[in-house]
Amino acid sequence: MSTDAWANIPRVDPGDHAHLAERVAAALRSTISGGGALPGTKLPEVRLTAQLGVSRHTLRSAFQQLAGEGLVERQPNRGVFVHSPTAEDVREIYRVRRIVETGALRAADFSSESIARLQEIVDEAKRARADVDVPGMGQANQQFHRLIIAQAHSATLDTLMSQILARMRLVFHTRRNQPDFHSGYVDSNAQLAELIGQGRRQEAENFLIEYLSRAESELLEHMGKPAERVTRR
Amino acid sequence: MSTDAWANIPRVDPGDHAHLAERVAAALRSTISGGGALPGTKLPEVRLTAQLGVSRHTLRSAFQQLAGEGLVERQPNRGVFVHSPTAEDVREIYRVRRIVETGALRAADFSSESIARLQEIVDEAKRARADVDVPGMGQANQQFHRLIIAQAHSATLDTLMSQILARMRLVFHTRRNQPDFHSGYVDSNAQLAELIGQGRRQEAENFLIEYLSRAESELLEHMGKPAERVTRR
DNA sequence: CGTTCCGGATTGTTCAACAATAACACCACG
DNA sequence: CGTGGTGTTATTGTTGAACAATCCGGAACG
Repeated sequence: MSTDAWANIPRVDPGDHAHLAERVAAALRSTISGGGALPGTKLPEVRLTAQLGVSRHTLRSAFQQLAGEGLVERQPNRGVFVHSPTAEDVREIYRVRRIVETGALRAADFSSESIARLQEIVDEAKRARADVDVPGMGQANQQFHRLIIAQAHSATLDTLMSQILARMRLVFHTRRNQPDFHSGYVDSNAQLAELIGQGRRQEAENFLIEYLSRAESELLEHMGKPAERVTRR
Repeated sequence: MSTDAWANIPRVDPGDHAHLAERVAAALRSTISGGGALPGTKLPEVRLTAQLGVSRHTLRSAFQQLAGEGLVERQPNRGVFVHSPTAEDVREIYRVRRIVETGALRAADFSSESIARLQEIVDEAKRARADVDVPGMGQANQQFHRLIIAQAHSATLDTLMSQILARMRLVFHTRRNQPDFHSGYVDSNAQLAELIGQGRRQEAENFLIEYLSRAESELLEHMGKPAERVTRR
C-alpha cells in the first residue's frame, strides 16, 4: 500500500510565472503533514514531476526547501525520503518547545481576546474528545500551543514553531496505531489556560515545563526508548 | 561604489558531484557576512554564475537557501538583493534573542569547562578592546552568546542563533561608520559570566534581559528610530 | 556460497531555449 | 518643456534535453 502512498498529491496549477517552487513545496508539505506520504517513503523525481506537472528543477527546489525544514531527508545520490523521526528527534523537539514556549509565556502580554481564544480552543478540544475525534484533538492541541507562541509577536518564532509542529505530526505518523495520545492532555491545556487567564505567570511556566517533559517521556516510552532525563544541576 | 562590491567572491571548486549548491551558498554567505556585499546591492544571476563558475540553476538554488535564512531578499521578476535590515528587523532580532537566550540560560547545565570557556572569551574581548580591535570585539561577543545558546544542546536553536547573528552582522554593515558598538558590552558580558559562574541563575537571567533590551534601544537610537515609528506610505 | 563485474536506473549538474516581467529609452502630443 | 504611451532590451522564472557520477540488482564466475 505504501508503494504509491503519495498517489494523491494534487497537480500544481502553473498559474503565475513566479513562486512555482514554493507552491510545489506547499503541496508536498501538506501531503506529508496529512499523512499522505508516511515516513521512510521515497519521493522519486521523475514520477513526482509527472504527477505534479512541473519540471525536475522546480521539484528539486521544493525538495531543498522541505529538507531545510527537516520534513524530508536527502541522501546524496540516493534520493529524498520522508524523514522518519528518531527518539533523538523527539528529544530535540521537546528541548526546543520547553525553551521557546516558556520564553513566549514570559514575554507575552496576553490580551483578553487571546485568553478568550485560548479558552475557545480548549472547548473545541473537549468537544473533539467527546466525539472521539482524534485528529480534531491533535489539531486543537497544535492551535493551542501555536497561539501561545504567537503572543511573542515574533515571525521568526512563529515559523520555527510551525516547523516543530510539522515534525511533531511526522512523529505521530510513525505511530499510526497509537491510542489517542492527545486525550490525556486536553485537561492539561485547560489547566494551563486557567493559570494564564488568572495571570499566575510563574505557575503557568512551571506547569508548562512539567507538562512538556511528561509528554516527551510518554512519547519516548511509547517508542520503546527509555526517557533518559539528565536533569543534573 | 556598489557596482562591483562583490567582485571578490571566490570561485567555487566543482570538486564533488553533490552538494555544490550548498557550497555556493556558503561562499555567498561568508561574503555577505564579511561585508563583501553591502545590504541593498543586487546579485545578478549571469554575472555571478560567470564569477562562481557554476550554472544558473545551482546559483538560484543557493539563493533560495540564503533567502530562507533572511540574508537575501527575492523580489519577484526583479532579482535578489542583499537584505537591508530595518528597525523592525532589529526589534525582531532582539525579541528572539531575549526569549531564546534566557531560555537556554534556564535549561542549561553549565559544566566547569564551559564556564572557563566563557571567561576565556571575555578575556579575549578585553584584549581586543585594549587593541581597539572592533571586529575582534564583535567576534568575541558573538562567540559568547553562541556559547550560551550551545548549553541548551539543541541543534535547532544553534542554527537559529547562527542565522540571528548573521542578520545581526547585516545590521552592523548598514552602519559602517559606527563608533565601536561592542566596547560598551564587554563589561556586561564579563558581569554575566560572573553571575553564571556563581550559579546565580535568576539574577543572570534578569541581567541578560536588561542587557539585551539596552542593546536594542541603543542600536535603534543609533539608526534614528527612537522607540517605534509608524511609517505611512 | 561468496565475489566481481556489468548494465540499467536514478541523481546531480550543465547548457540552451523560451515565456513573462520589468526597466528604459524614445517619440508623439499637449 | 513636460508627459504619457510605446516598443526595445535586459533579466528573471521555467522547461527540456543532455551528460557525468553514483547506486542498485543480477549474471557470471570461482
